[in-house]
Amino acid sequence: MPELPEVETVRRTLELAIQNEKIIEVKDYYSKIITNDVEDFKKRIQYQRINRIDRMGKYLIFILDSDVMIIHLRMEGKFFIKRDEPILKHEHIVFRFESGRELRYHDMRKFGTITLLSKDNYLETYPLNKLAPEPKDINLSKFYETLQKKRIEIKAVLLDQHILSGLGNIYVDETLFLSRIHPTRLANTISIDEAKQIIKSAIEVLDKATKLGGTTIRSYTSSLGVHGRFQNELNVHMRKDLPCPICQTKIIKMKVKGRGTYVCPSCQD
DNA sequence: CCCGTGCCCTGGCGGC
DNA sequence: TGCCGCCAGGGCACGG
Repeated sequence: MPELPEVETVRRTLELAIQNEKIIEVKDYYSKIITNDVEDFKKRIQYQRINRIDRMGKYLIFILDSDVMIIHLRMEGKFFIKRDEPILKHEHIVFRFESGRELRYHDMRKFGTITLLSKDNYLETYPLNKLAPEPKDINLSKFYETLQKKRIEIKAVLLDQHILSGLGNIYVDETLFLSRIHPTRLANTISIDEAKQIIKSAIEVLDKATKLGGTTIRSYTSSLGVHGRFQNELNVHMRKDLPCPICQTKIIKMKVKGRGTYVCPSCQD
């Protein structure tokens, strides 16, 4: 479940590894990952160089010569760099470079997406045109106004990438814990001070997790040999029945908007 | 527009 | 041991 810190870690690692590589061929073993017409995708991307890799929220953005390639890893997407090795079961898209090296997109659940868009207008084109700012960039009063209009649980709002980007299930739980707010509180009951606290906590948790290379748990193990260390810093997520680091009350697990959600029933109310 | 539900997908796990 | 059914979940299509 790569969220902002994991995607940023992948971005940095990939940029170091493949900046300036020229794509000479793409092979698809499960083409539904690519949202463009596949033959058009292959033809357009051929001979373009990877000049830079950006990130917005949970999206990776490969800046090529005339196009950009926008990638969402969803639950399990990851990259490996190889050459001359047999294709593994979950390697779906292979980018072969002029150097002979290959970038392989691996995704056990096949949930990820790869989209090629023109460099000219990709920020004004779906999906990035719908994407909200990250916590570090969001305007607090606009964010608060949005909360006031929402009659749904605060956790559901924080997971909505059109309202705030970068947070997923892990970091929403951690953000709400630091903010001492229960995930089922209705968004329109959040005060301006609480909204400010949410943004502050989100920035804090994302920064710290990014510094530690993200969180490595279960399904999302590693990409390019990168192992995050933030799992050791989690306060509530994946800590059912363990003591709250603040008050020692047992962490409980519940469902919110269909997502596994971890809460300290004493600190968060 | 707002919100809830189901879908995509497959490895892992509990139950028998 | 083996099989069945269910669960995990980000984001979108769809429907009320």
